Amino acid sequence: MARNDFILIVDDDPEIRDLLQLFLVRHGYRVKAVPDGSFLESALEPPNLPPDLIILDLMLPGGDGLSWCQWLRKRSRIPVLMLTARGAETDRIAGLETGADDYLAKPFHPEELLARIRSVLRRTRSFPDRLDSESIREFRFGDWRLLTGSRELIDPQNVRIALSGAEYRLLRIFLERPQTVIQREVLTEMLWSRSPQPTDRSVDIQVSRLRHRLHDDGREPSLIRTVRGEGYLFALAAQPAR
Amino acid sequence: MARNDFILIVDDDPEIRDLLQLFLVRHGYRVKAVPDGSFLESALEPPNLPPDLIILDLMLPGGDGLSWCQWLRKRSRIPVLMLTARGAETDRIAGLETGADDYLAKPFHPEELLARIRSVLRRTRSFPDRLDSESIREFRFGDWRLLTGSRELIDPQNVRIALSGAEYRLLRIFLERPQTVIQREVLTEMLWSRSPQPTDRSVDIQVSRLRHRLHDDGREPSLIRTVRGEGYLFALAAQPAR
DNA sequence: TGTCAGCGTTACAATTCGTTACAGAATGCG
DNA sequence: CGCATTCTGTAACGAATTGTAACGCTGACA
Repeated sequence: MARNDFILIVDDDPEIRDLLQLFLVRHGYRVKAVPDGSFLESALEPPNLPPDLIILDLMLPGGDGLSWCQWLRKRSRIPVLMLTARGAETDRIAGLETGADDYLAKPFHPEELLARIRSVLRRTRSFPDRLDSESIREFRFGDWRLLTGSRELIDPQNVRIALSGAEYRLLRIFLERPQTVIQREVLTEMLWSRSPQPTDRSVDIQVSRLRHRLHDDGREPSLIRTVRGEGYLFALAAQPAR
Repeated sequence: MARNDFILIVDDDPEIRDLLQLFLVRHGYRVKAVPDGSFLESALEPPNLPPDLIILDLMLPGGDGLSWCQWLRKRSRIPVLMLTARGAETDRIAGLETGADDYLAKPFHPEELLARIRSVLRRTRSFPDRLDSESIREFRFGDWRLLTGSRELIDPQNVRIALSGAEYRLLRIFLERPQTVIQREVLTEMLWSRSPQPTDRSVDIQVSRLRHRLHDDGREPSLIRTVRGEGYLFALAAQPAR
């Protein structure tokens, strides 16, 4: 497991929810467990971070699992692992036909669930999907350009500037949300897939390092402005190009 | 079912073989059924047409199913649906870990098998470029060319450069996924069909060796960029030619 | 105006990665 | 079959990036 993959569990059975959450957290995943599908709608919208995998019980109240899977498939490529009742073959068939990536019949052995999660995530990772934002070739802001394919920054004098991994990701976040305050907690989640501790200064450091790359001065910033008590704001407009 | 997909069944039980063949032919598939894996070696070589899906019994004589699956995964992207014994959870987990695309426990309902076949093929079809990649004659990137038939690299001065097996496979992975970060774990999986140990440096070594072939400098790379903590990125666009 | 929380920066330690050398395995050739 | 060459994995050293700690500055509030 490369990073803290974020797994969303949708199951109306609180016992299953708690057991799964405990088990998966112990194996290093970030987990959110909800009793029904209504959370799914907001889960796919900014500023929420989309899950890496959704575990969806087919027998939600009102038989909703299947329709939520259909709903998901129309909007997202997030892999879905569906939980079914033992022996419910027609359910499994219907789930597979609606686009679930895998299924597992309750009751199941936790180790098998883990292997299936890994298998689905591995498959998804072998063929990274080009979401809309991934097909953006370049961002322009002021006289700067960020080439997304090669992860290179071009300064106003056409000099190539190498960015580190974290610097690139942070700049990318800003360019995708220009002229919008992004809260420090959200930046921490997006950069490091973890919630910040109260005294966490990691974001400040990375902002400082990115400012240095962009020849911006933190005391009198032109590009990256601090909103005290909230977060940071990228001041320029950014134009994506394909 | 869009086309006459060709399915290869490998099962030592003649009754299962005959039943599956009859059932799948009736649903429009082209089917070949064999009792053991020795047919697999010639199945992947010209002039034989590679199957679209392989149904592989895990309990072949001598417990061969698993090793055949491993063998396949090193050589081919052909999806594998593995048949296991009911209740054999450790078998299923092992199958998934060796790269099987799905499994089904005997005895099974034929309709479920059909749904799984469709699901696996649908998934595979989501990435048609990947399947067609075997017919690509050449990749061009910058002023370089990679000839896939002879596995030769041609540099910008038209000099032929020989690549080792691992170097070729690594470069091939990059050319099939240009301008996309490929995680270190995924590279290890794809190159060696195993999960990396925490201190595994094999990928780094092979990347370093490939950089050397491409006259790229790991400290100031032009072609293969490191994304620290994640993986590697091939920075140039790549054009396949047939 | 004074205080203090929040933030910018810098230095240093820890971690990750690039490269090289060497040994063993694999392959090719006479 | 023996030998030479190539390939690959392991270990080790050094460079670059990132995380942590600390100091000083700034802004908000009483």
